Amino acid sequence: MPELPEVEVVRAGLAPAVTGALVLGATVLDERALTRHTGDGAEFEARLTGRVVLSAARRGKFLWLPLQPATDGTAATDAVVGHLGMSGQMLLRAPGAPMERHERVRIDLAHPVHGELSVVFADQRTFGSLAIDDLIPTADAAAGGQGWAEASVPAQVAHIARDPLDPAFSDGAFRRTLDRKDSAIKRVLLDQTVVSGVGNIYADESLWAARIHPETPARALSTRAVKRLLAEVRHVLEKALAEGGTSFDAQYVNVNGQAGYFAHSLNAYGRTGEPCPRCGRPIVRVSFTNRSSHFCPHCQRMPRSLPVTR
DNA sequence: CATGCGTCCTGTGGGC
DNA sequence: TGCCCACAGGACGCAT
Repeated sequence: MPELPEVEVVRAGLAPAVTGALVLGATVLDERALTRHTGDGAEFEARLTGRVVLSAARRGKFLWLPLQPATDGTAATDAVVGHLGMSGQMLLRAPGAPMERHERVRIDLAHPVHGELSVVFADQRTFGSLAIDDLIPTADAAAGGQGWAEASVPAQVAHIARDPLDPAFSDGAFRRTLDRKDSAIKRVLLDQTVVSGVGNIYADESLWAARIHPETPARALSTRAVKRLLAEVRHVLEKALAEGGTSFDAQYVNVNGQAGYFAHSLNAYGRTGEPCPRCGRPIVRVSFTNRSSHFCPHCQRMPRSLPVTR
């Protein structure tokens, strides 16, 4: 589901509620929610109880809650990692609140200022999951991600590239990677080891804005086109974030269960047959890589010839 | 090594 | 009305 803007909305909502809070207990209702965790539900609950949450962090579509080390004075060494998958939600609830539909895990917290509250992980399709994972140093020694100034990331997030809104994202490295890719640019945008946070909606929206055909081989893009694309990716992600993310239904909501407004701003995604806002010709939908791509065949043309070398 | 496909789930909406 | 298929915002493992 959720792509960077939706996940960032969740992170920003969690941060003030969980930072500094003590874990009173955890309840795993469905162990399928722990597919990223090495132990079982009871082990997860026991290992989390009594710990203090230091922050709410994010890189791309991954979230994590760094935990205070048992012996203080040192850097954090582990965290609760979460991925929302296609349908995951993180909801803030009052203590003892009734069980949510599709509730998988509940974490009960005591915050020094806000008092007791619960973080509920609900997930219809169970593609999302939580885990307790070790923090390891970042390869570039920069901060781990949004909301986490220490130079560490959960081990299972280490292979995820920085996202385009991360100050440590390297535009030059991104451009050089594209030069080596024969794959369609859309596929590369969805490859979280190249650039993280972009999913099917924002890939289509960014390519529409940059006037690039989704099946253009990545290496066929000029340096100028790559710069334009990166600028549009950032613009789309920031605008969506400012509007609270994209919600087509009640599935994609913030920690208080509220929907975002960006669906009204979509130019290509989900607008099959509707007029392109730029040229008026119909948006088409094609299927490749087992996913839908929406674009304007008039505004987004394939390059006539591919550069032999750049 | 890089690339592309199938698979893990539940639910909804449209067509017949 | 009811049934069945297609499709849904993701990521990973495995085959080629």
